[in-house]
Amino acid sequence: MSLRFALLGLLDDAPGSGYELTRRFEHTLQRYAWHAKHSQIYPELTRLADDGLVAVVDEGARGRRTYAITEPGREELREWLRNPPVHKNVRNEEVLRMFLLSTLPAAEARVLLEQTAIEAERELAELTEVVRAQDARCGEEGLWFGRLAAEFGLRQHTATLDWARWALANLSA
Amino acid sequence: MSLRFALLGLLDDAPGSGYELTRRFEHTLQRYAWHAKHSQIYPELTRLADDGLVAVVDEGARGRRTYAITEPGREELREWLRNPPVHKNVRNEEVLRMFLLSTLPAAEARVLLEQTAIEAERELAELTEVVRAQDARCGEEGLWFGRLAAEFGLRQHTATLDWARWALANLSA
DNA sequence: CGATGCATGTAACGCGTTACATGATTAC
DNA sequence: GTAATCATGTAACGCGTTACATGCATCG
Repeated sequence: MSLRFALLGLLDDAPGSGYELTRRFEHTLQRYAWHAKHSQIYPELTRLADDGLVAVVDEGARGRRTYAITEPGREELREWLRNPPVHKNVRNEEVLRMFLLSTLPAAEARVLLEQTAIEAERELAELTEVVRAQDARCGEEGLWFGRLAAEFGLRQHTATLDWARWALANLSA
Repeated sequence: MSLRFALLGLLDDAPGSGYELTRRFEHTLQRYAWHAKHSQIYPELTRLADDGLVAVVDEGARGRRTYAITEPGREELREWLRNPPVHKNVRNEEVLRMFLLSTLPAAEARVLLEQTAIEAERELAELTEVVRAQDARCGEEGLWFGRLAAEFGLRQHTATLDWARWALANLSA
């Protein structure tokens, strides 16, 4: 069900076609929150339109249909946000791998931890750039929530990096 | 495919039946890494046995079958760990919700952020207890990797808590 | 006029959830 | 004896991925 709300969220920001929403997914939600391919997005947009939560507001070249969120769609999205689920279903292969490091000899586990640290550093460097660019344009409307997401990523990666370093420091002992 | 490796990982720690593995899932991997229900676990164990990666080592009351990992199973698990995927597929409803907070009026977003902070605090308190207990039994074999996982959770929750507080502090401004 | 990118769709298959279904053992 | 827990299974459905399939528009 989350895909619907991811799409409604993107459309709440601005109208877009299936093709464009697929790109926006890649550039915004993909990294930390959610991912979906066009083969899933197109049918879901059709269903959302059938349910009246989005509407086609423009048709352009090459059969392009631009969708916009409707008022019922906005209300549906808000309702979803107001009622978080009690049980959180986590499924993160990255973390699973970390948990199963135990099954490797220490030397190999160490290599993987080092890779984890390096990747976290790289992501941190990228995100720091993003935040710097955002802060430079400080004050613009609608920017705040992109900043919120970036800050979240920043802190998650920092935590992972620190953890990997801590693990490496304690592994040899 | 990850379910296979989650099961192999649990069995690498100790043999167990489908029922028992379901419980172990709940108590170990569920929170941060992976979750699965018995209806998925039983058929997967059958398949793993068919592939020779696990074997039935005991049959007890009520049709209970205890499985153990085999040497080919161990090798398969190690190979999986040694070859992390290039593209990481994230799907985290929690984070998606945070990203879409923008669609709510500030006052409501604030309430949700406060709830996020409270939950992170609660989880932190729980985990801190776990770690304290672990450290008390320091030196035991096999404990280190449980400690590794707990430390990871500790740092993730701390990051989330700090982020929520940062967001609240900056939201009103 | 050919390559690239825009734009949409669907069919088959696999993974995951919910619900249904059954029965043995243990503790009170 | 009856309630709780142990213990296993399967069928139907929904979500997600891969692969197949098509054609228009733009740029050079």
